[in-house]
Amino acid sequence: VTDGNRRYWLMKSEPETFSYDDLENAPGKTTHWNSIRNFKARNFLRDDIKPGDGVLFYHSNADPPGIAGIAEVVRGGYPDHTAFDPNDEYYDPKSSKDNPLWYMVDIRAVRPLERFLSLDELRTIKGLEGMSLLKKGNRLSVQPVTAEEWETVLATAKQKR
DNA sequence: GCCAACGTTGGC
DNA sequence: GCCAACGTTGGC
Repeated sequence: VTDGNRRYWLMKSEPETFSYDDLENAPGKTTHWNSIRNFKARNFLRDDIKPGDGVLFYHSNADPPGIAGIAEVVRGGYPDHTAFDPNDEYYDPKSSKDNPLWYMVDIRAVRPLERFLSLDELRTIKGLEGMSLLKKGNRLSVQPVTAEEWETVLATAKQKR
């Protein structure tokens, strides 16, 4: 998908819970991006993330943290059903099928980066100075990435360190 | 395991 | 609607 409206995102996952390899090995290389319980992230999921958008798959709480691979959005925002299930860890009684509070998207693995880009290295890359991931105190698990940042990340992964 | 950052909750 | 308390994130 190469239409001009394509957007780019960075999504964080703890690899112990769900790594980029897990996405590659999932049925159809696809998974729900579920259980996000933060309003800013929710708004991105519900309103802005569309099929065809590019995703940088980031390993957080990892050793080392960094970007492992590329994924693609295959389904835009729809209600997060884990919020409806009283037995689910992320159950939220404020969310109902009639009036869903939380949303999720589906993403599919595209390919691993040629090489893993650690957070340490990302901080040194020219052109990524403004990346929200690198800003102090940033905790958003879904963040927009500019087209320039996307291209820079992909190009850097192709270069030897 | 620590703790800074910051989002959310709830009393007032 | 303020803001203190609390909980979570996530790098280190």
